[in-house]
Amino acid sequence: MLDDRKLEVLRAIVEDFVSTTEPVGSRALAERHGLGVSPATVRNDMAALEDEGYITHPHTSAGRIPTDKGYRLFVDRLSTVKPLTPPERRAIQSFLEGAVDLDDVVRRSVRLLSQLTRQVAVVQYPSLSRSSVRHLEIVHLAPNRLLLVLITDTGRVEQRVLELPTTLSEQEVATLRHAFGSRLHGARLVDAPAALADLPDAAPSAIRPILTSVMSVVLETLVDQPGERIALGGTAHLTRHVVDFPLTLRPVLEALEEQVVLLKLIGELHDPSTVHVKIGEENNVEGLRSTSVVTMGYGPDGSPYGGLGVVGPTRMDYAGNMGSVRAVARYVGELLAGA
Amino acid sequence: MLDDRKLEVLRAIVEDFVSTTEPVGSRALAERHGLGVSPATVRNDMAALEDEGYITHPHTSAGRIPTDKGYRLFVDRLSTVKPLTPPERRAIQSFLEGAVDLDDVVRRSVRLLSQLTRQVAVVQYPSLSRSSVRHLEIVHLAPNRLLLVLITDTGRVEQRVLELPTTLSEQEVATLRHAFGSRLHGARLVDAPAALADLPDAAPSAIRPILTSVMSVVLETLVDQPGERIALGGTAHLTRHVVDFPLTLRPVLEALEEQVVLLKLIGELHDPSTVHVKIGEENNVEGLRSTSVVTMGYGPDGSPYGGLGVVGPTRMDYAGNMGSVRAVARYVGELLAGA
DNA sequence: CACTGGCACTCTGCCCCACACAGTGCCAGG
DNA sequence: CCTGGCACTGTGTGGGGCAGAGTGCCAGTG
Repeated sequence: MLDDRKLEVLRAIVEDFVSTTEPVGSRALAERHGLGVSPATVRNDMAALEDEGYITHPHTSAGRIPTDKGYRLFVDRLSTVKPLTPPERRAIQSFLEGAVDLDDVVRRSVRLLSQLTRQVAVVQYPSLSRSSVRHLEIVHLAPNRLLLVLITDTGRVEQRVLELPTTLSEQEVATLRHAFGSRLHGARLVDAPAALADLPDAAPSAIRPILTSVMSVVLETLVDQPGERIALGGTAHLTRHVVDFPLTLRPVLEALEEQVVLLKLIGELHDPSTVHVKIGEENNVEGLRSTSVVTMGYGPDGSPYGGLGVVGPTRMDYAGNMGSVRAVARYVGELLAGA
Repeated sequence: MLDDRKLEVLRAIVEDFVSTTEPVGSRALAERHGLGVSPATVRNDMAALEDEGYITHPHTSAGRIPTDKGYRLFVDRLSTVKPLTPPERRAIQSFLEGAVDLDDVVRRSVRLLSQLTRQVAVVQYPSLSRSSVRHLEIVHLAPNRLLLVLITDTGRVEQRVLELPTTLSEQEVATLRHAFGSRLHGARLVDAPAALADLPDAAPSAIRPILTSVMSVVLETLVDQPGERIALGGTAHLTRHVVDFPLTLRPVLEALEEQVVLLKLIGELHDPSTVHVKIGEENNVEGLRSTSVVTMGYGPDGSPYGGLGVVGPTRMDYAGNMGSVRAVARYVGELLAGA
């Protein structure tokens, strides 16, 4: 159905369209890429590609542009992720290594990604539930009020104030602090319930009821309120495409302002250790139907800390953006693993 | 020079232009506003206003539009801050009161402001240095590493990990915790150096050197790294004006992404307890020269917690936006004071 | 003296047209 | 199966003409 040359024609169309923003015609295509065939032949191939739904043309006498399906094929079979150049790698590394804390890492990653790709960049903070506990501090703010401060292995510090159903003495809080601390240290938050399971049994029976109730509040706070955070940057890059689609700019900005939407975008990683691409209509997010999203998880292969990626027009440099996203994800992952 | 009627003409021009986006001509103006004079008279007044630099026209046969100077006069002398309607007030109050913590208050304020004004909203987190200490916790992470957790009266929780020049024993940390805690509780962070001044003298001489060096690190961390944060929202509203100035959209978005710029914007409040307006070229921020900024501080009159405001085109509803900004600032201030 | 009606002038926006151009689809021939 | 040729079809652009909005100015009037 689609022989090699037709695929080659599709590749040429995608590449030319991405770089020029203009529908590409048969003559220009036959000339610029050394296909060794005449424009007429290219036209036949184009007609075939159009029948299959990989390309369209805006109107009769215009050149062809890829459809979402065409981009999909291009990404899956016709392009290879473009590795960064050594200077780029060095720049990334030195820029990220200058970060002083997690916030800084995230901020720098966003800036880096948006500058490398010239697209909108999105970086998720390391997910709490998938991180493990480096330190859990319990501060006794008031008789019935505790402050939990959680420090994860990725350097994230999260705090929650929680109201207790009962009042606690300083002594009891100390007991709690020790009991929780010893059991949770090094554990992942998702495993917290299991790690704490034996706690009531092990405790002196006098404080057992209190312990149980506090424990449920703590678990609820730490596990059920995931506290996901997202950083966003480079929205100014969207204005480059104002000329193309001034009307779609608004929904895109609106979607990007919704934390929930962004989480959905980045959270849906089937295999977090490779670069993912969602193209146009493939996006479940209303408002991003005219954009493509390139994402990847960062952190250990099996249980990544979080995800990051870029959002841009479907007409984007997929190979390049995939390369940048992958590189940044790897560096960030290593950086946080080493922290 | 500018008699009452000329001022009235200016007001009419501003109001009409703001609501219609179109240059306003003498006839339409004479009809719509009951000025009781003929278009010709209005034209004379317009000519005078133009001589004075309050209005211009884009080209010979177009109507007039206000200049920055015209808006300035309008804001200063011709308009009164428009109070919100009771339903609006109730909506604000109930929406803000639903907030569970400071982050939530800020997020809600941003959303509220951007929805009320249909502009970009900016809200500064309560400034650390101007807040006072509700609780300061010192956690001993490692022999030479401390975690400071600061809770302010506005509910802001801020943490810093700090590396010490020496190692400390658990006992010494406990001493520190108590010494700092008792002296700083209730004190404003700007007063922290003074509050701690007597500390070295009061301490047992054995730990005095350690104490002094730790103290300097702590002060440096808490006072010199102000940790200002800003929340931003409603950037999608900018797209409404894409038609008017597609070229200026980019610098505006770029400026809004710079924390530093936003802080400058909001920080420059001579008198934080009243609404401020910066119009067009009055903005020191490159990139926001084509916008107006309405800001106000929130919190106690003498020492506000922070500032908030909106950014929009110079052609904005000043009276309404000033009313919204003022109302939200007051509610947020009260809410945080009561927390 | 301030206001008014009238008038000439100017500039924009729009419509219409024509024309060049880019690109296609199809067909007949190699 | 590829190619050159050809007819066809939309778009984009430039020019001309025309209506409309608005101004500036001037002479006249209460």
